[in-house]
Amino acid sequence: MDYKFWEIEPRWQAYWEENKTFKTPNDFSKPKYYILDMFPYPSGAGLHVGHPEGYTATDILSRYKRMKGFNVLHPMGWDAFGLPAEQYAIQTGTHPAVTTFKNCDNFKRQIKTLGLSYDWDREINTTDPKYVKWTQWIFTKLYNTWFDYEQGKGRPISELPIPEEIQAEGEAAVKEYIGKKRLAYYDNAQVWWCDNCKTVCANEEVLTDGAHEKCGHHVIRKNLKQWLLRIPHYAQRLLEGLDDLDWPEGVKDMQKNWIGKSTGAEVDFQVEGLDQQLRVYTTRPDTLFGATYMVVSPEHPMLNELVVADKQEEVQQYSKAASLKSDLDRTELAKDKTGVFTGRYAINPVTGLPIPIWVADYVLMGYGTGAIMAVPAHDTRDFEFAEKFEIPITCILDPKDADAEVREQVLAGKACWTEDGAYINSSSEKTGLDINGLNKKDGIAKVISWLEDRGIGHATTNFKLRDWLFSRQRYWGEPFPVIHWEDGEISLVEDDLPVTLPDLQKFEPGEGGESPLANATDWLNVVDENGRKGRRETNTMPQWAGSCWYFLRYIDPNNDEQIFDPKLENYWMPVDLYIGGAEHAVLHLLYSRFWHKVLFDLGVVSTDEPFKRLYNQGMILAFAYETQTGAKVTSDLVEEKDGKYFHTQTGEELRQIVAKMSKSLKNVINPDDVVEKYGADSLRLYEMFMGPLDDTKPWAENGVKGVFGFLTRAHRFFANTDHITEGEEDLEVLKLLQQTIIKVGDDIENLKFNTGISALMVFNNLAIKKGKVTKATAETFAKILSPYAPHLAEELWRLYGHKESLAYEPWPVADESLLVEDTHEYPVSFNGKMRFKLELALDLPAKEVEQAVLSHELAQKWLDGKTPKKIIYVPKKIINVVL
RNA sequence: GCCCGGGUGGCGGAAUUGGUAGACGCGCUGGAUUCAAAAUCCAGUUCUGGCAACAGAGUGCGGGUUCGAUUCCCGCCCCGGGUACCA
Repeated sequence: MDYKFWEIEPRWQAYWEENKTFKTPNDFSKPKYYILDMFPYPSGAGLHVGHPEGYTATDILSRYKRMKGFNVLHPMGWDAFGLPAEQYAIQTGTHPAVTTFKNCDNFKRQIKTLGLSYDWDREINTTDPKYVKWTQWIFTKLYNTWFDYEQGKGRPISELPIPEEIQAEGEAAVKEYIGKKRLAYYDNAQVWWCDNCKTVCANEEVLTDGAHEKCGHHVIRKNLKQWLLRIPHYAQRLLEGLDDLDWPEGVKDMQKNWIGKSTGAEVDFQVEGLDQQLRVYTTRPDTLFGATYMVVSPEHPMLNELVVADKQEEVQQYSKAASLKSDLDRTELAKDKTGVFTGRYAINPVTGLPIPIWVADYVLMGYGTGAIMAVPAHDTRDFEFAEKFEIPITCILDPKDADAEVREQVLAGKACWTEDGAYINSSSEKTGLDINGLNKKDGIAKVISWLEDRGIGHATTNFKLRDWLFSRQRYWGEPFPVIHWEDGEISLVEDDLPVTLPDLQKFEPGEGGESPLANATDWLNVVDENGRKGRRETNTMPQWAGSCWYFLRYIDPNNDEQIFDPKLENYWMPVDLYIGGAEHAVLHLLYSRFWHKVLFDLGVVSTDEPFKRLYNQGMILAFAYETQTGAKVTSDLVEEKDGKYFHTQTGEELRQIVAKMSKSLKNVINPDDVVEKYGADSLRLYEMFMGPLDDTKPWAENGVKGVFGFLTRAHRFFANTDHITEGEEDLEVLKLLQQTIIKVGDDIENLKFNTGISALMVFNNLAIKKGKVTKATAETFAKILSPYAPHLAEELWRLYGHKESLAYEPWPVADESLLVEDTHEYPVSFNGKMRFKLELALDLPAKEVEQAVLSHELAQKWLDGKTPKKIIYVPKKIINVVL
């Protein structure tokens, strides 16, 4: 009897589809479980083997949870806006919608051949106008929300209190004031522009060396009017929210670093000869005594005033040069610090002494106050700068616990010390402050309170997180529901959503950095009832927009009246498990959390955080081959002999390496081919058997053969009714079956699929060895196999006479009483080295255990006539004789 | 530089979190079947020595704690990911 997966699998896939086996009812009587995959961008290349890894994992858990009695929401959809379809349109004239439709269709076909239990009635597509409508609706909410720092939450803009002095200035001032509070705003921003492609590109499309990933040309900065979102207002909430999430620590750390909270103080320095203060931000106010100079960023608003007459030209030149450098170039040159003295001095508030003010591009305008106090003895950057420009370096923190040589260097100002120590040179009779002898923590506290008492500084917090650039000069994205009127007013389209994309013939962006939408004149120009002329926003939203909230739409995907029914949202949210690639650790997951928190504050959603548990699947790599000199050889030119690899043409022996799948190495694995050759169940099983879900691991065809062999043997045994008997089950089989039920279930809950499969294999091996099992055993095996290999399991279930799918059969409960043992086979060690095994009754008193061990015939050899010093006896674990 | 992961047979990986290191699978070796091969089945397979029983070594390296360490602690080396003048 052959394992005809090519007949079995399509048959069951058709059955599930016809019977809507996996349609998810909104049945509130059952406990819910929401299992989400990161939905794919449907590229023209189709599925690669990385996709089914996460999808199979969630599918196994979904099937398992259904059998455990949960109402499982397990949907799939398409993140279908994006650049490739638009680039393709520019090249071929094919409308992105056409390409997108085709690609989604192909993805869906491929996914369906894997036997994944999605509820396809909930399928969504971010490009669907019915979906875009609600993406735009959320944008209008962002625009009409401000963040109330007192309450720590977002509130409707209508509730924003307007200070009297603003009101007094008139309507324009009020509008401006409100505009500065909105979570979405329109302003000048710098973007990356590729002059070769005539298009802007997203940050993530710019490689670290400043090249555009598509064409390799260097991108430049361009200043364009842009939409931005004030995500930093939620920085503290986004940071705190991480604490309660069951997420990989690495992802939480990355988000924490990205948010970048730091605490310190702002300090005002009196500028000599001007009636002005220069405000700096520092995390180390305790090192004020060591501040021997100051630096302002080249973009600092006070710079012009600060520069003395005969330094004007030099400084101007420097600032101009700095502004031409991109951030990237600035970091590139990080090793070599540059800067110019402004000729101006400020008074160090704790010493009362003047210190020079420099301008240097290692200080960024976008962080803190754009100005710093420089403490070269205790900050590596300041140290480098001071050494280069021969500025005094005053050590004020004695590294008393450091080794003598280092300490001497630091004290002499010849090395930089950033760790803790005891203050020296940190008192001033003139100002009355003295922190000598204190440690870092106490020093910071004392200086801050001293500054606060005098009104020249205060404790404060800073975040690295910046405003989110939320627009792209693109066609294939969500249009903004926004009209710019000729009088400068901006208004939202709120009543007539969605604003749909106009049909275009040409998709090239405009010369001046405008979106292709600027060419759609009919669509573009609008006139209001008073004859006022306006222009629609021509930017579109970035791809993140649709993916920020898609998990909410699955809950009620066809609702045209509301974004979703709140009753349903309340039942289904939050997402219980979210699986996807680690590449989204920061951006997608942070953006999503941000939107979700805004929606939560506005009462739209019922949970503060969207994703309770997150798990990242690892990347799947492939073997590749290279010659002894390191030249890569494409996989079609490699043959294997006796575990070694040779070039088919030159005969040269090759080295096997692990690399990313790539067209150039010809080592890309197409899931379609695997399904055709071994079947979907084998593909699923192998993807899970390769190793831990979150590991990076190489694809090996022999591994697929291995799991295929397992399914073939399982089929040969369990699908042959000659092997299925009536009556009592063999005790060994029965015991192992109970253990397997427990192991497989636990491993699914813990996402340890590789060892779960191993347990199924072990059981299969025993059953085959025994030659027969009872029908009850065979049915149980089919059930616990079913999350992994659902097609084969359904086939067996049907064979055993059942008419219905086993998808909702209760998960077997192990009879643990069968596993209770009254003896245990102890490994007996001498000095920690296992020497022999000894079966003993569990209730044997310790004394008798020792007796039994020492009187064992093999014990004499290891005792070697000595008397044991001690005998360690750990019941049910081990016996160790210490000599 | 900084922050996270991770180093276990020829290979992918197990090991109940301090208790028999190498489950399961691949590969390899031998055997059965076959005219032969593929497929399948059976046996073996960490390394070293030995026909064998068995003995010794062994989880990146060097120390330490412990009756006992892949697991805990200290100091290194290597690999992968993230981040980068954030004051």
